[in-house]
Amino acid sequence: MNAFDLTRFLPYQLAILSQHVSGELAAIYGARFDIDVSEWRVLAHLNHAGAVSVRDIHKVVNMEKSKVSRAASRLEARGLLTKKTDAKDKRLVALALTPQGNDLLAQILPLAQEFELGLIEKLGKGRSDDFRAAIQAILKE
Amino acid sequence: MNAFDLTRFLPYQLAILSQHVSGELAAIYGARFDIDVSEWRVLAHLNHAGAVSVRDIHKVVNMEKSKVSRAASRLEARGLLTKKTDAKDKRLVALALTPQGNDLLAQILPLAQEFELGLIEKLGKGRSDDFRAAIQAILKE
DNA sequence: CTTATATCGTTGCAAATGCAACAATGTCAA
DNA sequence: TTGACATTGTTGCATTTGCAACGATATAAG
Repeated sequence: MNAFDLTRFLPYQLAILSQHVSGELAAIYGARFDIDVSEWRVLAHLNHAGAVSVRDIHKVVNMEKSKVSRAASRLEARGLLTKKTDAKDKRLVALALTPQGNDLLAQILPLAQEFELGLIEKLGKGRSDDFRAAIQAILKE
Repeated sequence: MNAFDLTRFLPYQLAILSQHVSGELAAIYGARFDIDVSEWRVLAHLNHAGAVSVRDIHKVVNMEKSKVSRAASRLEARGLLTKKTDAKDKRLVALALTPQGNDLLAQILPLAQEFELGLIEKLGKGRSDDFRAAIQAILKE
């Protein structure tokens, strides 16, 4: 009989951790603003970088381009962002926040940052840098 | 303009990390044994604990009971485990590995453990305990 | 016993997902 | 310029997913 224990297996623990953290965070912005994870990522990336194509988000934010496309369509339907064809390269769609989108984001961001602070406190203040370094070490190819 | 950067946001990084690690691992057992994550978790938990109900896996392994049920059915169809009604409580289904299931697991487990070792090496040997402690600190209640 | 309530595993169904195909557009070499 | 090939974003489609409802069984109260 092998001593293998799934609950102590690092890939499993990471999956549980991610699921737990994402779930808690999604409960915060989901309940108040009716936003799902895909939409949150699109909005958050738009805050960071002015006008952006679907491809950019697809690459930077690790989402299938169809998922980005559909999330953007939903956000457009709600008046939170605009989609317009890029003038220089007509294949590209330039996504940009509307004033309403900016307002919504201005409400969500403080909650998200507060949540992140809560995580860091759980780690113990000194250890969060090590934790981030560990994450990057694993992702480093 | 807010300085928020999604790619430095801890919940996002955890999601990326989990996705990356799970994907790499799934590529190992998926390609060779045609097993998905749900099936892997069911098999792995059966190795750890002899005969087990769907509910047990549902609770211990963080999977929807319908997902457990369907994964178990697929594994049963492939002859990797058996489902039989528990004699004491006929509501329960006792899942147990067949010899073929055991053989398969005996092939996968070393690969999984090797993969986990690779992760730990990336962290730098001394730091893996801190990393595990950090994960538990966040998951704590 | 009878009745009400809880638990277990499966299934139906609507929604979400990933992937491939596609039209539109761009690039580059000849 | 033309023609071959690449890229972008959307959509169709088959599969997967989560949730609720269900039948079957168990438990507890009266």
